[in-house]
Amino acid sequence: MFWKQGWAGTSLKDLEKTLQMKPGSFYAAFGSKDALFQLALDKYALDGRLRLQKLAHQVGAMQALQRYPVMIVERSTAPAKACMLSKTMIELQSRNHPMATRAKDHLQDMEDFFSKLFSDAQANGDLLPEVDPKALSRRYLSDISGLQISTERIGLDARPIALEIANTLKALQPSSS
Amino acid sequence: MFWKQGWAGTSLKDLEKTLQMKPGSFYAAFGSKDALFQLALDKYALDGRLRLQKLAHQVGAMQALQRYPVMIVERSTAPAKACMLSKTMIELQSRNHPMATRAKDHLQDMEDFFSKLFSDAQANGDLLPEVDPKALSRRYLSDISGLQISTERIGLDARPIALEIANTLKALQPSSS
DNA sequence: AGCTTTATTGAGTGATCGCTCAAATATATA
DNA sequence: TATATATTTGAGCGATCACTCAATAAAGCT
Repeated sequence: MFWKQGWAGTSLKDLEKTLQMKPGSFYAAFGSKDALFQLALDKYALDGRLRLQKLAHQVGAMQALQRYPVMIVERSTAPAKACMLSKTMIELQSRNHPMATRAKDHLQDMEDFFSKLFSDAQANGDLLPEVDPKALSRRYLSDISGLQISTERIGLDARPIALEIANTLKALQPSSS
Repeated sequence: MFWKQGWAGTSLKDLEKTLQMKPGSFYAAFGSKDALFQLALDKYALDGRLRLQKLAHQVGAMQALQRYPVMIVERSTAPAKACMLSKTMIELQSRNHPMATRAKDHLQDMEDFFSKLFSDAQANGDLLPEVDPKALSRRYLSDISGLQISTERIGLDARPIALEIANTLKALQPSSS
C-alpha cells in the first residue's frame, strides 16, 4: 500500500482496515506510521536485490541484467510499476523526511549491486573489459528508473524500451558470445 | 512550490503565506487548490516545451536534443530536479486524481514534440534516415525521466549520465557531421 | 462627494490527520 | 480455578486539512 499510494497517500485508516487492526494494536505492534513505512521500504529494497541475485545465480550476471528490465515491465502482480525507492525519494526529499535519505541510500546500494554484477560479468568474459562497471551501473540504474516511470504511463507499451535497454547491454558483450 | 513539494505536500497555508493572500482571496482568485495546481502543471509543461523549441530554433533540432539533458542537470534555479509531470503522475495515479491523467497527457505531448524534433533532424540530414523518430522519442523521454530521477539523488553527479544520453544521440548522426 | 461594485479579510466550518490510553478481553502461569 | 500478564479495543485527543462567508475595505463611476 505504501508502495502504491506513497507516504502521504496512505492513511492510518487505510492501514488499519487492511491489517484488520485497531489503532491501539497498530501502535503496539509497529510504533508509528513511519516505523512501518521503514519496514516496507527496507523489505522492498531487500526483495528486489534478492530477486536479481537469484536470477544472476541461475542465468549469470550479464543475462540477469539483460532480463531485469523486461521483468520489470512484465511483472503484473506488483502493486505499482514505479520504483518505491524513487517514489519515496521524490515525495519526501523536500520535507527532509528521514525516509527520503533512506530511500536514496537504498538506491545507492542498488547501483553498487549492479556494479558488482557488471564486474562479475567481466570476470566471466560476458562483458567487454574496457567498460567501467561503476559508470555503467550508474547509467543502468538511471535507465531502469526511467523505464519504471514510463511503465507507469498507462496506455504506453514500455516493452520496447525495456528491450532497447537490454540490447544496449548486449552490444557490450564480446562478439563471440 | 507544487513542483518541489508535490500535491499533498503543499498545503493551503503554504500557498497563502507565499502568495500573501488570505483564504478568501485565494478562492476568489483560483477557485480551488486543484485549479491552481492545474495552472502550475500546464505552465510547467508549456514552459518546458517553449524552452526546447527556442533552443531548437537557435542551434537546430539535433543539437537541441543533445544539449537538453545537460541543461536539465545544470539548471540550478529550478525548484526541483525531477520532472513535475512525472512526479504528479507518480503521486496521484493511485488516487485516480484528474491531475494524474493530465500530467500523463503532457508527457505524451512531450514525447510527440521530441518525435517532431527528431523528424526535423532527419529532414536536416542530422539524424540517420533509418531511425524511427517515434521509437527514438519514446526511449529518449524515458532516458530523460531516468536522468531527472538520478539528478534528484543528492551526492550523485548526474552529469556523466546526461553526457552519455547526448552521446547516444551523437552516434545516430550521419558520420559526415 | 455619494453611491455602487469589486476585492479582501480572517474567524470558523466539518472532515480527517497521526496517535493515545483507560477499559475490556484474551492468554499464560500458579 | 484463581491470579497475573499480555493483548485488543475504540472513543476521542489536539492539530491540520481544504474551504466558506458575513463583515470590512478598496476601487470605480456619476
